[in-house]
Amino acid sequence: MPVVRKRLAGPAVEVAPTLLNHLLVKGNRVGRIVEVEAYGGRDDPASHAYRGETNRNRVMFGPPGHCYVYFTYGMHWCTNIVCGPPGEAQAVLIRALHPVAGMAAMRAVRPAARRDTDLCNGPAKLCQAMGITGADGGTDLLAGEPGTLGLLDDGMAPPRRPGNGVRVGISVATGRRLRWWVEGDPCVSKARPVALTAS
DNA sequence: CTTTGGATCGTCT
DNA sequence: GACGATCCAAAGG
Repeated sequence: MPVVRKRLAGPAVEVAPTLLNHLLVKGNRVGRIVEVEAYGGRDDPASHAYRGETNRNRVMFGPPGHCYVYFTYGMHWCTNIVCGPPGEAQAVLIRALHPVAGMAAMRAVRPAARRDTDLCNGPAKLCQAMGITGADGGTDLLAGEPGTLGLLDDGMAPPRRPGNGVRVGISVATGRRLRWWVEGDPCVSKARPVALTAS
């Protein structure tokens, strides 16, 4: 079933954990969201939107339900789901999926993955596995267009008590516990320890 | 198993 | 000119 847009109307810190166990779909490839991070706008030094709107982050400032896809480290794509009111640039980074369907197609584009649990256990890995690139940036995930990237709710509720901890891979605002995951799922990414600085 | 360093380029300072 | 909301292969225990 489609996701009601109203459910994405709140700030990322509230929406993020509720997206756990939802499905990300593109063509025949399907993955269940098992790890997310919340990024705020002007109040979050770690957010791409912290210094205001630019060509790169423009989608973040747009309506909820669309996806913000960015390119980083000269080679990787990562996907966010925009939420909150337009103009606030709230977004939820999808950090890991548990593959549900289309694993053969995922494997074909991810030869480095030794096991199925390695196909989507990282924000750039899942983009590669799902075939998400800049061309998918700005897509309305709730439009239900066949073949395009979409967000679905198959009825599995988010965990009542998800894992929670600090965000991964950032160098500022490292003390905020804005990462949530499905406790015990083998596809949750392995976070490398990061030195704590300011909050 | 864990740790380390290199890859690689768009974006913003 | 510096630095990433990262990943992987290689080396070491």
